[in-house]
Amino acid sequence: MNDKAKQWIDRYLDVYQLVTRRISAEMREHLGEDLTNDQFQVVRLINSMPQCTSSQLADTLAVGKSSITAIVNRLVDAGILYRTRDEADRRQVYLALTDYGTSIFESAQEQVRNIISPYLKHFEEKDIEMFISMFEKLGQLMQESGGRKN
Amino acid sequence: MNDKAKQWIDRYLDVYQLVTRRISAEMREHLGEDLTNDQFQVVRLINSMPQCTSSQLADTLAVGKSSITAIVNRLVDAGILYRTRDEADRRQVYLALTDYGTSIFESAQEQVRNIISPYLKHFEEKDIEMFISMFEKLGQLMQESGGRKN
DNA sequence: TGAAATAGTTTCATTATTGAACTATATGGC
DNA sequence: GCCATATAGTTCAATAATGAAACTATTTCA
Repeated sequence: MNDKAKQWIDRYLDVYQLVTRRISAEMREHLGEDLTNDQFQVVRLINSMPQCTSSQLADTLAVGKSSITAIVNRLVDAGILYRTRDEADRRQVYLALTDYGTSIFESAQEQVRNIISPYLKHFEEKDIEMFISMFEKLGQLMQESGGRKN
Repeated sequence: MNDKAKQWIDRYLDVYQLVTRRISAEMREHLGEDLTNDQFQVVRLINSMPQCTSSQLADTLAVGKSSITAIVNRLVDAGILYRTRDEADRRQVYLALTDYGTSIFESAQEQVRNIISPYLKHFEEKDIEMFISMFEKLGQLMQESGGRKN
């Protein structure tokens, strides 16, 4: 590995850590009692995936299935999610938002948008587009090479 | 907030989550028994900050000081860090790496570079430079507006 | 000198995570 | 049709990260 690559990686680690931590902190502060950070991510995914299963979540979030069971249990207890079993293949359990969960999620989503949007003003539209596109390409590469047995 | 902003934020959240989770998963897998993800971040910071204190760490990582005490305790128990008290102002405790800690950190750092570097090959140098610069600008904006009382 | 500020720790509760063992269900080869 | 294997999900025990509030020790300053 050349020095330039090392420097890029070091700079990336620095800023990735800083940005991730700050966003997490702001979300912790503004999401309040309703949802933790991780719970928001999970609820957001379930909201966007029809017929979402635990295995899909575990795969998407790159964690073990037992971790998903734990998170989902807490969200079911809180009245935010419910499980339904597939009658054709009774091994499959689908996850979905309750009405209450939907309202919690939508207000959390609003909060998160309010946290992030002020930063957009400091950038040119074309730069934002380029930044996100590159980030998405990175994400895609990671998704392709990714995978977790469990 | 306009629709374009909402879409950017949604795309950012998607890819931010994906990339963060994948990197975490890979680090978990390759850092092995030696260091957790968060521990690597903490050790990396201490390595780069002379006379590092708990308060500085808490501020940089945007968490409470009790969280730092817990992490540092585990790392001291593992023989990776040691504390020294400032004789001039005995409230201050400086954190530093032991020799063992340094060797653990350097090999972890090597692992992390190996995890990330393959992805660099898929991008143009000038694009990488631009991407990191924008990310750094975002980080800087967040740092300025940031802050946590505790 | 005494009150307020600062640095850090302790304690307790909660959440996220792993890994291994487990249950229930489905599938496919013979 | 039946058994071995695969798949989906859960349970359980252990560990780590975190916040909040109460606490100790030290310093500063009016």
